Amino acid sequence: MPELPEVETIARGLAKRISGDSIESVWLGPKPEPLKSSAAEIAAALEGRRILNVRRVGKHIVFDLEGNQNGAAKIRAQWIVHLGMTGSLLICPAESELEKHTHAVLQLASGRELRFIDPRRFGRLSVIDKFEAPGAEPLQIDFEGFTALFRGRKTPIKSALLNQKLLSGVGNIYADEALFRAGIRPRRRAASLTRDEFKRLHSSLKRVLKEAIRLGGSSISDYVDSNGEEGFFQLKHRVYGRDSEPCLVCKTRIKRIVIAGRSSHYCPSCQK
DNA sequence: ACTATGTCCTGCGAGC
DNA sequence: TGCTCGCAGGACATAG
Repeated sequence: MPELPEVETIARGLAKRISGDSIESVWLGPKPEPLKSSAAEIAAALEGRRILNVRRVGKHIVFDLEGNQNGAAKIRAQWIVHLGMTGSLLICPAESELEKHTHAVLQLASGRELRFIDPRRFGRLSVIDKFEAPGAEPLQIDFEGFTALFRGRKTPIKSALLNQKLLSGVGNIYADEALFRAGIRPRRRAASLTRDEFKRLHSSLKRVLKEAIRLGGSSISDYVDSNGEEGFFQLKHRVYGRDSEPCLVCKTRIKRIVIAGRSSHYCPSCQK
């Protein structure tokens, strides 16, 4: 569910509120294990650890944990959370009632709890030494690097933007919004874009992501950050979720098509 | 190697 | 009111 701006908002909120806190004990939910590592592995790696920092990498939330002093060597660890479509991480008072679909609860030394809730169970938890995303960060990559990602690709530009091995963090909403702002149709073959079009796409993607971060992400259906607060970027959507509504620029009806199984929205007149 | 398609899940709103 | 259908912010495996 959450894309780069939502994950960034969640990670910043968590960093502010739980950095320095320690994980006293871990409860992992029953049978449907939404986990990549085994439950025992995760619990063992988390219990007793102090959280140094929380940050975003692509659509992943990375918890940097303090190394355990184990003889001479410090064992470092990172707890990685991917929220899938419907995952959320909430900081709650320990006494507050457990929400349905709660799959993990971390008791913190401060007396609060960090809870992982995920109705559709597409989310994943894992523990590794050093996490690295395969794709480039869209807010970091320069123009030459950006165009190089798409060289020789016949897939629609929309699909290429969603490919996490190329770019980390772009999802369905921001791909559609960036393509609209760049004036490019989602079905265009990636390699067919001109240099000028890549220029527009590169800058509109960054602009859209930055503005969305500023507004705390897009709240559609159930997205909330770690404080349970909603974002406001959905108010700025120009095409996403606006099927058949008039284009805000030219009044043409926004079209909805399916590309690689994902709904895609565009203005047939503004986008070429 | 690259691309398109199906699958994993639950919940919600639309339409009958 | 209650049912069924289609759809949902993601990522993988598989087949071609």
